[in-house]
Amino acid sequence: MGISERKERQRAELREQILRVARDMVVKEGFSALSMRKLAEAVEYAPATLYLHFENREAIARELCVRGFGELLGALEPGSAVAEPLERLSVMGAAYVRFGLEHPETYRLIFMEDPRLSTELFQGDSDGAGPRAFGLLARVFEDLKSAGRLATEADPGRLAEALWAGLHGIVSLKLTCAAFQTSAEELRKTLTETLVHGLPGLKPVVDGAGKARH
Amino acid sequence: MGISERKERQRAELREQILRVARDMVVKEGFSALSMRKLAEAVEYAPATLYLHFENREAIARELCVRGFGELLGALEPGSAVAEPLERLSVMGAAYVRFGLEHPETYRLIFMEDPRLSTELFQGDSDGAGPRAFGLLARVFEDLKSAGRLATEADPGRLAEALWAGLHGIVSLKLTCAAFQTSAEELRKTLTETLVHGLPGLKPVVDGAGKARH
DNA sequence: CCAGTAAATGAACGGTGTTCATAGAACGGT
DNA sequence: ACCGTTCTATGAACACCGTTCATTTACTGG
Repeated sequence: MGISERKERQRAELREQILRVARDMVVKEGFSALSMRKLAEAVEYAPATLYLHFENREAIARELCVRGFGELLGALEPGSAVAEPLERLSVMGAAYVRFGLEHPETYRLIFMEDPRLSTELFQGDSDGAGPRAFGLLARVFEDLKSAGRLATEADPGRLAEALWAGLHGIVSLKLTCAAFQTSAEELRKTLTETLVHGLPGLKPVVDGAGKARH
Repeated sequence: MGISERKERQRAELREQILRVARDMVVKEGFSALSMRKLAEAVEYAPATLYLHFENREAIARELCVRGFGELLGALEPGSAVAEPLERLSVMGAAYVRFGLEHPETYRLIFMEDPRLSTELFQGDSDGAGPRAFGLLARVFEDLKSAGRLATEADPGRLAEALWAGLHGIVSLKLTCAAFQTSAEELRKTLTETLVHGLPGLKPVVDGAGKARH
């Protein structure tokens, strides 16, 4: 009975084609420019046909979001193989920022459009791309700690969240605010190096110069 | 000739009323729920009347954006009076994060909706709310440096941008992604303390344990 | 060849931002 | 007191949008 198989394959193919074209539109003109009617015309079907394959516009967005995050995870994975944790932190951070800048509309869709989409990605414990990606970052600090190179009271999970927030801040600020001067890569370097080693050459408050408080 | 003055005053009042109602709608239901038609109905005028006071919907958004950023600046200013730079960094950082969480839709409008709006805010040298707010943060590092407490090669502007990015990352991540566990305030503390002092108890790589690379 | 099923669609509903010719009100000058 | 001008306000329209549903079309198994 190869016929129903073929039908199902064709159905899946059309779904895939819709997603492909939708992705192109989002990448080129942003998510807000993704219109069901234009999308339908681009795939040469009537608008109503799209609803045979997706519940609504948001369902398409969700799918694109999930796939985009998969790509982000894929961009992080190579760096996770670096043995030395601090170097790994640097490599993965650079990969994260690069991904965000190279796929601005995808990144926007993942993290800056609909809170529901972003939140869903991080649901589920350890399975799911969200927790996995987060785990890769957290591992950096876990490894440091288990090697006895971090204070025992240090919380790897919290440090990882702070790091992610910092990287996300760099990307999202660069995507929305062209006025900041420092390049994203320089910003990333400054942020991670300072996070690791603290402010360069910092001295505690000198008594007499400025009101001492501590 | 008090008549034309009164007319102008009434005109300004209506403009103000429109903005007030628009702000309410944005705060309650988000920027995307701000509809010109609903707005017109709320102020009891025909939709076309709005266009006598604003060029278009985006102009209203821009005005709300500018005023919102003014409030953010206002939230930062008290902390800028703290004398000790490191304490100032902490106080202002906390104020920034608090503002973002307490005015989520305003913050979204300022930094996460339209890049044009966000970018405009930071135009102009030193005048303009954007550069002024940034200056407040940069001052922290300038003061540290001029007190001889920072390495001479440290770049206050770059450090300030990295700090802003970090704070913005915390806020925007909290606004879009409910899945992260650490509270914003804890995250802010972790980030700033680590930025200042580096990873807690960090030891350089121990030879033999893990492949050393440098 | 026919019945039945799945795919595809045209037309419609209610919504959006925006424009423009028209109507109305209020004012300054005569 | 009247007229002409100027500013305000609007109704109606245009071109879109997401979504739904009854209807038609295409095709397959019996």
